[in-house]
Amino acid sequence: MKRRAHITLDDIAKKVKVSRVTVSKALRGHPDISEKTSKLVRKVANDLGYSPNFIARNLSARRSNMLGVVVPKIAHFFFSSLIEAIYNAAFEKNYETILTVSQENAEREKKHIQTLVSMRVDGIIISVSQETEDIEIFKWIRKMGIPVVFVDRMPYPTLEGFSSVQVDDKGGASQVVEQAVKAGYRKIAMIGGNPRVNIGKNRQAGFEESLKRHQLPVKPEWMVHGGFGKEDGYRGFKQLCENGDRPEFVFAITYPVALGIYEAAKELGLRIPEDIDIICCGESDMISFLHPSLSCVSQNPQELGSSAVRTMLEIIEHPDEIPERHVVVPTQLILRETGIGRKR
Amino acid sequence: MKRRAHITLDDIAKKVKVSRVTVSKALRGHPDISEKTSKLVRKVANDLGYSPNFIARNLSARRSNMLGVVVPKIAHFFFSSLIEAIYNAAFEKNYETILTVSQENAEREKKHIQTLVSMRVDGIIISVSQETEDIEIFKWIRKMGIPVVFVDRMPYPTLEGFSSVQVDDKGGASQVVEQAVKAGYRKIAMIGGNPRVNIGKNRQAGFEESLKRHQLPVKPEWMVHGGFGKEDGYRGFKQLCENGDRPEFVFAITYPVALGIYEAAKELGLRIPEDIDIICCGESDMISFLHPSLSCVSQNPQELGSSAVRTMLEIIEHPDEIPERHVVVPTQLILRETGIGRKR
DNA sequence: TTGAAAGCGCTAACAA
DNA sequence: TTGTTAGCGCTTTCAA
Repeated sequence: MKRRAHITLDDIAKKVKVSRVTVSKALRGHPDISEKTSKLVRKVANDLGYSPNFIARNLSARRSNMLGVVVPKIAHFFFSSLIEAIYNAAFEKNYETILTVSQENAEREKKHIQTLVSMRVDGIIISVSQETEDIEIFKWIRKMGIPVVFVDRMPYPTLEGFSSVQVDDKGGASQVVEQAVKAGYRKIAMIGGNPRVNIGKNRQAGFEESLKRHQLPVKPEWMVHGGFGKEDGYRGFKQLCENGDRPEFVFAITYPVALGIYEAAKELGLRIPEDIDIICCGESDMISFLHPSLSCVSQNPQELGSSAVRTMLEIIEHPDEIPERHVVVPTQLILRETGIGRKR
Repeated sequence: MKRRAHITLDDIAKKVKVSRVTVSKALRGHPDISEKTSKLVRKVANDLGYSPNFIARNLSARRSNMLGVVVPKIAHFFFSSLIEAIYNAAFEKNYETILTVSQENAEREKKHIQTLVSMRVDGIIISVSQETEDIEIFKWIRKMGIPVVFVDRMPYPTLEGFSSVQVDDKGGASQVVEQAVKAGYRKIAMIGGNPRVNIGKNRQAGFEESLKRHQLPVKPEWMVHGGFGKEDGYRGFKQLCENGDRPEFVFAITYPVALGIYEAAKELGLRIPEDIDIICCGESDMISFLHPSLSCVSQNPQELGSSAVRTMLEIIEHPDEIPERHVVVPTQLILRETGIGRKR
C-alpha cells in the first residue's frame, strides 16, 4: 500500500475528531471556530507537519494570490532592481510573484503570458519586449478577466483601457538636454533605441523638444536608432563618428548603450568627456565606478516596482471601480564626472 | 446569472458532443483519440479561447511542472545571471520556475520554502542566505518528498544526503594566489566573507593552502572576515590599512567586495595596482569598465544554473535511482589590468 | 476509440 | 459553534 505523501485536512480532522471544514476554518483563523478547538487543531497540524496545499486551495477559492510578471531581461541593473522591488512589495501584501523572462522575444513573451493565464494568476505586470507588436494577446488577457498593468515599457501605439506605471522619460530626456546646454554644448546627439517602444519614443520626444526650445539643430545624422543594448551603443557611436561632423555631447538612451559608447570611444582614441561628453538614462550600482564616472538620469526602479504592485492590488481589490490607472514616476538627474562641461 | 469566467473542458465537450474525458485526452495528444476527433476538439478549443487550468491539472495529476528557486539576492550580477540560466534551462524542459528571494534573511528564506512546498513544486533549487544556520527546514523539505539541489551557496557543515552544484571555489582561490605570486607579490591578504558559508570557507581554504605551498606568511591581520557586500569590502579594506604593515596584494572574496575596496582605496589616496593590487572572485558585465579594469576568477553562472536544473530533473525523473549527486564547475582566471604585477 | 465513475485537497453556502 | 453538501476543473482507472 502506498502511503500518501502529504498530510491533508482529513488527517487532522480524524485525529481531532472534528470535520474537515472545522479544521479548514480553524487553520485560516476563521471567527466561526472556538478558541479551544482552534488551538487544538493548530497543535495537531503542527505535530503532523501539515503543509497546506495551495493548488487545492486556489482551485477551490478561485483566486491564487499570485501575481504574474513578464520582463524582457533579468541580468540588467534596471530590471533586476525593478523585479526586486516588485517581489518585496508583493511579499508584504502576501502575494507570491511568478516571474517570467521573455529575453526580448515576442514569441516567448506570448507563451509566458499564456502560461500565467493558465496558472490563473490574479494579475499580470508586464514590461514588453523590444519586438512586441501584436496587441491582441493583451486584449485576450483582459477578456480572461485578468487585470494587466504595464510597467516601464508598454507597446506603442498606446493601448486604450490598460493601466500603466511609467518613468517620466520625456522629462528625463529634457533634463539631460538642459544640463548639456548649461554645460556649454551646442552640438548634441542622441544614440537612441527603438522609437516604436514607448521609452524610445518618449525620450526622443523630450530630446527633440528641448533642442528646439533652445533653437539647437535636430540633425538626423545625430539621431541614431537601434536597440537598447551595449552592442547598439557601440555600433551607434561608431556610426555617429563616421560622419565628418562629430557632436560634442551624446545622450545615451540607456546605461548599456552608454557602456557601448565608452568602449567604442576607447577604441577610437576619443577621451570622455574632453572629446565627447555623455549622460545616459538609467542608474546602475556600477555607474560611479566607470572612468570617468557617468552622470545619469535615474529611473527609480524601486518606486516603479512598488507602484506597479500597488496599482495592481487596487485594481484587483476594486474590480469594477477602477477601470484604468496611470502613474508617472519622476526621474532625477544625478551628476558625476560627465556632462558638467569642459574646463576651457 | 453570473457567467463563468473561463471556458472549461465541459464547454468544449458540449459543443463537440463528446465527453469531457475525450476532450482532455485530445488536447493533450493522447493516442487514444482518433485524428478526426482530435482535430475538431482542438479547433473548437481554439475558437472558444480555451486556456487550460493548470491549477486543476496540477491538483489532479499530482505534479506541477514547477521548479522552486530560492536565492539571497537578485540585483547582483552573479545571481541575476544564475537566475537567468535557471529560467532558460527550465523553460527548455517545459518547467515553470518559481523564484523567491530571501534578501539574505533566514526567516524569510524559511517562509519562502514553506510557500514553495505548499505550491507543491516538483523540486527546490536553493542558494542559502548568509544567515542560514538551521538545517531542519531542509530535512523537512525532503521529508515532504520534494528533492532539493543546493547551488553555489550551501549550509556548512555540509548536509549529508543533499545534492549540490558548486563552483570550484578552492581551486579559484588558489588560482588567484598563484597569479599573485607569479606577479611578484609576497605580502598577500584576503578580504573574505563569512567562513560559515561554504563559499567563504572554501575560498579561504584555497587561499591559505596556496600561501603555505609558497611558504608565504598567513598573517591573521591579513585575513579580514565580514560579509559579501560592497560595504564589507570598504570596511574590510580600511581595517586592513589601519595596521601598520600594509599588504601588496589583496584577494577580494566577491566582486562587490572589490568595489568597496576600490572606493576605500580612492578615499585613502591609494592607487590600484601601484600601491595595492587586487583580484576578485566573481565576474560582472561591468568589471572591465572599472579603472583599472579588474582581473577576476569567473564562476560561470550560466553553467552553474543549467547544471543545477539538469541535476534536478535527473533526480525528479529517477526518484529512487539517484539519491545524491555533486557537481563541481571549474572556475577560470580572467586577467585584465590588475594582478599582473608592477613594472619595476 | 470513447465515456462513466471516482477522486485530487480544499472552500463556500447553508443547515443543524 | 460545528458539520453536511456540493462543487472548483481536471485526470486516471476501468468498463463499454
